[in-house]
Amino acid sequence: MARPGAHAVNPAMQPTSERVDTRPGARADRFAQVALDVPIAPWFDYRVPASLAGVIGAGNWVVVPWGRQRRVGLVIALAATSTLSEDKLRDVSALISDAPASPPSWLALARFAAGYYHRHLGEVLLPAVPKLLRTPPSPRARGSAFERARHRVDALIAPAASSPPAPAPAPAPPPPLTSAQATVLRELEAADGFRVHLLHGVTGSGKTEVYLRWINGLLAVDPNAQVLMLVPEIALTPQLAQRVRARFADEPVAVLHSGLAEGERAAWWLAAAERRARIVIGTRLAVLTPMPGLAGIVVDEEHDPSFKQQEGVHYSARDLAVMAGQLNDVPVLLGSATPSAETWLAARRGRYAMLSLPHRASGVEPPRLHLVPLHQRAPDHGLSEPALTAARETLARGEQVLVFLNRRGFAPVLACASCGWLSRCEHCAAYRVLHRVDPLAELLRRAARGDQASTRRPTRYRLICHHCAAEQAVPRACPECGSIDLGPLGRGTQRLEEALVAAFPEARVARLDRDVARRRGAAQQVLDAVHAGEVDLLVGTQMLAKGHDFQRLALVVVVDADSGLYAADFRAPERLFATLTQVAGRAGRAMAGARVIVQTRYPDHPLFASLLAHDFPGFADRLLEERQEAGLPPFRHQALLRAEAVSIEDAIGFLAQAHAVFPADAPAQVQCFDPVPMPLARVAGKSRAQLLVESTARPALHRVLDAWLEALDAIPSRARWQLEVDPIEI
DNA sequence: AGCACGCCGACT
DNA sequence: GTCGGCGTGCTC
Repeated sequence: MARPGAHAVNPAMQPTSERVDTRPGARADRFAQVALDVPIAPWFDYRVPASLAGVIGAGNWVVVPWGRQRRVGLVIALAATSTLSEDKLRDVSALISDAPASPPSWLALARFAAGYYHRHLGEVLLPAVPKLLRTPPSPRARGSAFERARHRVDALIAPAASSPPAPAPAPAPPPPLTSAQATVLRELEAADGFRVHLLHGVTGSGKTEVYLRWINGLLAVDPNAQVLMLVPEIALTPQLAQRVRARFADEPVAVLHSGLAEGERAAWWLAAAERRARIVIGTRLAVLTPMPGLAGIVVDEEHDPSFKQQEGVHYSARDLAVMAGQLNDVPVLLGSATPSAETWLAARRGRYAMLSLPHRASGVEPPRLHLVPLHQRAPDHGLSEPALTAARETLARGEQVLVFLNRRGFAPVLACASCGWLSRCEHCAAYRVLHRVDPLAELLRRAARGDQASTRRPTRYRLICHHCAAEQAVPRACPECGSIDLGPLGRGTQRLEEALVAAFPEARVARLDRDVARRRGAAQQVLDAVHAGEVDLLVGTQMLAKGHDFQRLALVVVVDADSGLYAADFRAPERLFATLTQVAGRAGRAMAGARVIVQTRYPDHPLFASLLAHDFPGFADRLLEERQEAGLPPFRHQALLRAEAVSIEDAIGFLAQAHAVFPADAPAQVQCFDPVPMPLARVAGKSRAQLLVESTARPALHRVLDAWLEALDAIPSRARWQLEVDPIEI
């Protein structure tokens, strides 16, 4: 979002409150324009019944009839006229009078998002409201949902009211700031009003401490102030919330993410909307929380792709956070060790203030990085000779080793050695992944299916599709040629774990990936064991790369760094650099002499030179040069029209028609490309294709998209389709 | 998007 | 004889 607000807002998004009825006696509030979470129109007109005349207004929550059901919507404007004939109009059922007021800047943000992502306002607004609060009250419900949520807030923020006051642990005094942190904080505090700061700080440089000090200042200056902190993942909220609560003992800290129970989510949402919580920590959905006192926003790990919503309206919470800062005229702090290309460019051009923390706060030297060239054959455990030696030395010293492999399962594919058959998924353009199955889990699964007749030993392996979740038993013989010479190809974390147990019989080995974490509390169990020193060798995926502070971890081995080097997606190197930096940052947080070994078949790739030199600026500047030469984001802006249908012909066919109706008067800077199958062309039985639109200027792009969308709506097709602005994967 | 109505296959 | 598959149509 290069220049938020600079593009033309979809005219259809503007309510028509200014339309004046010239008939004598027409009331200006005869009709209410109500936004609903329905993709067919920006709003729906309802008659305002006499009982609500003069009471109802823009920003109010209402219950309206919808077909044969009732729905909750938001009044976006009142009007004297409606374009609809009288017989189609129905009355507003009720005003939800105890809902919190809608802050104007919140409505403005939603309106901006609706225009920017070319969706209807209700589709942006309503999904951001907890389900409990947007469910029409049942006729015989006692009290309203808001009332119940309000009671829940009381209980959450005053838990000690009934029990004897626990002796409050004296809040730990904040650690002293390093001089670099102090400098950054001074600059931050000099900002007044809207300003975006990039805090580029190496892992372990104490970015969180800067956030906390800054927030402390914002809250101290104004008793009504609220701050929003966004983190990329649900898993990162508990530790941050704990740290924030320890620092701000008197402040209720609201937590908002999709993993919360509905009641709790509704309560924290309301606490934020009613200013009872002044600190709100959340994942991307939290950016659309009404906060009437918003005084500052922190986006931690701003480069993280998780900030991009991937269903419903595909918004970027980081970009919306910047826009929220502008609309509220408050500062925004984007923190990262490896900022996104978009943010880095803005900082390089001076549009964002660049703040940096180039050294670890502890003063401990960052871990030394080593590249190990990989050759064709590798043992099952995937570790090269130098990595094995380093692991042995580390374990002998009683220190911990992390082995990182971003691929779960036992092996990415099962193959027939005699005919070359591969375990393809019948519903997707992908291979089914060989997984080791926990025998107990398998028994339970069978029991749940009522499959008691089976007396066979539980299967030890299954083939699972990572895209559609389809599962099957491992065939005894090749389905093609009947050969029994079937074997795993490649390796995932399960195979790695097994092989490492064999290679290091004395070491206590643990694994952490999404399969392990599926069991409630299991991830925390593993992490606790690591912290308690009960694990020597930890194997895992991405999950291990973020945020964890392993005190005794002295060696990180990246088994295979190559996937991002020559991938089709132009963002792959950027993501690889971020992941490697993050996982490397887990090593030696509390000790000197830590090492990181990165195994690669392409040791001469320039990405590694920057990585080894801990030179993110060098990497990012070169990345920007390449993007500029290639005409890619952030120098050009993209939108992607995606279509999905049972047959690829239908999907491509729709896009071909879309291409044909692309506005003929589009300026030359806006280019429409030909439809192509998506990189993963088939998922769950649906074929997918896409069509790229690119522009050097955002306003022109958005104008063209608005005109184009009207034409798209008129195309008859069996394909489902969707426009995505600023796609992060093409 | 939901959620209805509406006509054709395998089961209590 | 029903339950249920998802194909069209509608919602101010």
